[in-house]
Amino acid sequence: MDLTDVEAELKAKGLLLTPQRRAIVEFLCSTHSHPTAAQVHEATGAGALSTVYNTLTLLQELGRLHELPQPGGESRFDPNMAPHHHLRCMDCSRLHDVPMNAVTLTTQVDHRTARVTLEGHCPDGCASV
Amino acid sequence: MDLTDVEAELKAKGLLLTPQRRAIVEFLCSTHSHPTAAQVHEATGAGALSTVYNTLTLLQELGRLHELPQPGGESRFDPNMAPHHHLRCMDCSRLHDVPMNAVTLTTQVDHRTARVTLEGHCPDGCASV
DNA sequence: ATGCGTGCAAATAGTTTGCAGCGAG
DNA sequence: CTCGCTGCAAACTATTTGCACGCAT
Repeated sequence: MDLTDVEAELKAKGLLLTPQRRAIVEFLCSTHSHPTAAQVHEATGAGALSTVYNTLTLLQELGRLHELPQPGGESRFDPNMAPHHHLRCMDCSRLHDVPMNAVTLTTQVDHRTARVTLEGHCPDGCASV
Repeated sequence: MDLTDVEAELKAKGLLLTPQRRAIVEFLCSTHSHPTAAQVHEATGAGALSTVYNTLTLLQELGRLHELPQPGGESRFDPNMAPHHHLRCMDCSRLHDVPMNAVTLTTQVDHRTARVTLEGHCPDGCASV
């Protein structure tokens, strides 16, 4: 995710880089976590929550962001577009990136599978239960 | 999931096998799918939706059922308590069982991982898009 | 009579949508 | 002026909770 790229693409499509959108993109550039919409909203102070949703949806359409809908809770958003898997902590619900080569699938199943979510526990033992 | 077992355990705990509970357990015994609460409700006609939720929660407490919360939608319920993974179809959202040995994890990650969800497509090509 | 269970209705959480008004080109 | 964008509020979906009544023991 690169602010200059996003700005250029928006301009090319006749769209605006408003202060709200700028703040959201800058925040996403600056974090390696997988924030929820509410966390983006709080971190940026970017106006209304619905504006945050609008912007996150827009960034997905631009292919700058993946939405990661979470079981039983808020979606999380991942600005890392490189192919990778995720580990979701069953204690604290946070996501961790998992490299592609950490998971091997049998050939009967792998060609139909795009992404994998592991359900387990934080590598660090997860303080925030 | 076995109706006789459930009945015995309920009795032993001073709980009742009401008609609603019986219908829900029988339906779950008879299916290999991973129904949502609404599907259980519709299939059994078992009174109120909240009763279905109550019963499904009870069956989880008895260790007869796994809840499988789904990204962005309704939870699905799995009466198959044998350890296995799942493949979720990104087109139709249905779940398929995946044998444990279809997935291999590196040692850095496997000891913290209980279950795995693959995101891909139905084996049969998935008619119901 | 005791108390579990049902089922209605209301509350809740996360997200989406409709719409009036503002502001940039 | 035109059109995109914001932000409020209302709608919506899935789920949970409170409570009064009913039935089994």
